[in-house]
Amino acid sequence: MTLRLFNTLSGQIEPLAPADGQSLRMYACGPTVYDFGHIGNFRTFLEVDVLRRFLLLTGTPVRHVMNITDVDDKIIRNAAAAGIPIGEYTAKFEAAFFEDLDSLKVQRPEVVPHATAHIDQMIELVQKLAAAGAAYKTEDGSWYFRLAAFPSYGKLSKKDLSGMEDGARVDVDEYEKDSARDFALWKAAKPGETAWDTAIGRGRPGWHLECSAMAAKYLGESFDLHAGGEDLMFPHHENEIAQSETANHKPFARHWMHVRFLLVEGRKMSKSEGNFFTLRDLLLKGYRASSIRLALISVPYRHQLNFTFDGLAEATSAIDRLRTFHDRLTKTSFAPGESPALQEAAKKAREEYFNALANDLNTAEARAPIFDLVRAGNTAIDQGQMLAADRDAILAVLSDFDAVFDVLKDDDAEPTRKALVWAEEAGRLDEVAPELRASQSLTDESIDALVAERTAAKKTRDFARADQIRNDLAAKGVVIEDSKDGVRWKRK
RNA sequence: GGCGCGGUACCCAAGUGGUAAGGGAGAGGUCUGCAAAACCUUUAUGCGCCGGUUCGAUCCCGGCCCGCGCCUCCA
Repeated sequence: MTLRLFNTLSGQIEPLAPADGQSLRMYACGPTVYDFGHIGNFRTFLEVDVLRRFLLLTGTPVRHVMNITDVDDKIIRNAAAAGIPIGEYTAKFEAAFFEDLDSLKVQRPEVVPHATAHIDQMIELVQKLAAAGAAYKTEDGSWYFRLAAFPSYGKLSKKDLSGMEDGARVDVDEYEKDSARDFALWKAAKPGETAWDTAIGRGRPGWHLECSAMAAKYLGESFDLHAGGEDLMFPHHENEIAQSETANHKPFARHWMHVRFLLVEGRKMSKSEGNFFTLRDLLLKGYRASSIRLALISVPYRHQLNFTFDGLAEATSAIDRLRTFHDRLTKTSFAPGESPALQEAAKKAREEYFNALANDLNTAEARAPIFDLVRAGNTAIDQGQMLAADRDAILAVLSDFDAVFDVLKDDDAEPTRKALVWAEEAGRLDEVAPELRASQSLTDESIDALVAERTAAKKTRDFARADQIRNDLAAKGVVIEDSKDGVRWKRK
């Protein structure tokens, strides 16, 4: 099955397959590690994760490279303000970033290169561009890319720069540029700033340079797919193309994927709007990592997603439905054999699921057949018609579903626990939701004991005591369910 | 101004030239000591508005209204 994915470059949905027939080489722009990641950042990383997982599920190995931008203006400024070296400053936020990715179950790329570890490659690239007459040095020691050297500039974002007048918006710091649109390759060091002594002078890399250099090193000068948030299309990706194609004389990435920004409660997320959330903020409010994951990937990546607390609650309910069904399948014993109707239902669900994802990663459409199958399965179990082979067929479909969505396994406690540890260290325990605090105060053992006491009370028909225990636990976020096979409980 | 996206039931959200997936929420019912879970029934004669093309449009075309994104370092 070949994935058909929208290609920003062509403006069309096109098959995405490895050029070398082996593995798909993809580069996804990673974070600038100057702060904790917010849910907008994570939507992009999650959508790339969906892509990655679907490729793997359909048998295409991937070589996925994601950079860590560990030097830029904000990092230099913030590290200086904190009075620590930039490496120390970025290490903290990089660790937090990966902890957050783990919480959201975003798979690690094969290669995670750091900008500061590839200064040499970037210098070589600048030299190559200079030799080609596409880069020039200004009086202060900075290097710029000469846009005039790359006539097809703008082909990705469909911008026609020919009508743009030079000099209209010249930055005062950059008065030496030949053209206002020329962008920085290398920035000369200002006194006291972090800098590298190199063959092209003392300074630090411009933002765009690192991606061109590292993509070439780890994927080759020409590769299959480049991905990132929609804001990166221009100028970042446009500049990467200009640098790389001018230096290497071959097409850079063949396919480009851009993830749309999300809205939060109907508005663009911003600190001043009060709708700016990091992953940690949400975990401390008591939302599960799995709910956040599902909420962020349930709307297809090219559509604007309106992230809301209602949406998180909905995702939680949807996940509970799936998990309850999955538990039922694995914990109930079924007679040997198979029934044609269920086999057919499983086959159909599987086909529709794969087709939906193959169609430009339509995650919303992909969910539908899975829930259809859940209902069919529940009905069959209720009516005693499910047989062992039916269960196996349905579990196989759920497994394919989870290979991409990854929300079935209930291991939400760990991300929440880690967030609480962090909140304590950061002195932010006052932000923890009361119900979460109460739930965390109960150990599994103490819950088991109370559940056992309630079961005993029920046996003696002391329903008042039984209900009291159930209500007390409910108040602390623990839900009890009785069934023929015993009592189940779960944390809300 | 340039480029682009969207307006589908109470909410979220797919989708198709032939009459509207799925999830959540609500209501009624079955089951249950009561709940929960699960299942059944139920909630858009209509898919922003107005025209047009068509045997037929939510889906195609035109206009309008509304919301949103990007336009030099925000994923």
